[in-house]
Amino acid sequence: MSRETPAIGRPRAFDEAVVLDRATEVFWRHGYEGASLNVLTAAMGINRPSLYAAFGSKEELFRRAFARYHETKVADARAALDQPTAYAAIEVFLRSSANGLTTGDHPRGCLSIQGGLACSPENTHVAEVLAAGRAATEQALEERLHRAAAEGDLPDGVDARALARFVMTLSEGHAVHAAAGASCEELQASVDIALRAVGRPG
Amino acid sequence: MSRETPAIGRPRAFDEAVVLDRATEVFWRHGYEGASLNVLTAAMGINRPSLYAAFGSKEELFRRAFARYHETKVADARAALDQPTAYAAIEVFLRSSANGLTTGDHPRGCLSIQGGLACSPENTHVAEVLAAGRAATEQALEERLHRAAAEGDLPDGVDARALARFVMTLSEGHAVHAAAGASCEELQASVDIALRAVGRPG
DNA sequence: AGGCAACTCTACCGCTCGGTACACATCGTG
DNA sequence: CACGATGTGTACCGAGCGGTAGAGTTGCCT
Repeated sequence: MSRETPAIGRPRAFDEAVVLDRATEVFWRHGYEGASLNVLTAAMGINRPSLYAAFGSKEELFRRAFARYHETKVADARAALDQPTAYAAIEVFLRSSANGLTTGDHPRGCLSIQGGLACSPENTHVAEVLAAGRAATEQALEERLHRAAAEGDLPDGVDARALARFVMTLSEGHAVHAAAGASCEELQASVDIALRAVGRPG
Repeated sequence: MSRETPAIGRPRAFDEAVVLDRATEVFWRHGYEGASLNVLTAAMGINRPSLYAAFGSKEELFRRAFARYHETKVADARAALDQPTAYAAIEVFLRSSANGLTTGDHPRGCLSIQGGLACSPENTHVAEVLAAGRAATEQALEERLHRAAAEGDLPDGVDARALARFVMTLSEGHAVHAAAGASCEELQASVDIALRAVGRPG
């Protein structure tokens, strides 16, 4: 498995985390199926056998890349849920994700969306992995809003599940817009409007 | 060419509109790159040379399919812009698109999104065609809202462009959610929330 | 009837895909 | 220093890709 240093044999000439980040960027830009092994290995700076020895297969590489993406980029947005109020949590979630979708040293948009919504028949489980990642984020949002409801932090009659879905949906739409070239300011203006639907901070 | 009946030579054994609709469904389900010629021709019920004689190339077939999609499915949602008020236009637009994304005799989601957000380097213009289609719809929404502003049908200070982008963004997010299995009712609940941001009818 | 134009069908093209065999290089250990 | 274990590099595999050649088929026109 070669996760911990083996202490015997020829040592690896690359840093696994570094090449994984480079692979992530290729998947992010071209999607799972659009990322060929030639492009991947060129960006990672290693050869195919090294890639296969370290990651097993293209799909396994993608899963690792997506997991790492989730632990870093998506976690930034999820940190918004630590805000003290539901309103603040939603606002920070939408603003920080809008920011992450359009700025920074990486492709525009979101790997969870760019990775591949539609796939050829033999790769449908890749799309499912991505959908599961998005659903997990929505679930976290929903739990945060349920807690807010229990704390009296949401107006009576607000459906936490529907509100979480609304927020997540908007964020996904922003990802689509960002990939098509929308600016951060444009997305933030959209967030301004969405927040009017959420209600005043309480 | 063969768009009008040529009156000479062997007549075509298939209806161009029918096979184009079948191709549309394959692209819709698998995306541009995920739709192989084998799957396409099998679904269309014709052989490759017939496909190439009638449509020229896979990309040209896709453009035709997308154009037809726009003239039919997207046009249904666009018809919402004929509503007498801006609020009604937005509501009907969102509700009818949510409906179209989840019901009917076709794949879930939207071809403009499923077709391919991310592509391999040689197919980037396919993604651009799809983005241009979405931008055209957003543009139509914006123009409708500008008209509403001129008619005093929108509260003062409302940014028609931002509002159009918000509505379109939500609809794109709904397309992502629909492809992942969300029900029509779930999307409609999200529309309920969004409409709170738009303001009262009037 | 005969000729020609358009369409259909089988079988193939070159290319790229994801994945791998095998020889060689580089390490720790006896 | 030889050995075994592991990583690297080249060159390759079968399969599937988008696209097409060329022979055979079916119609209208004179």
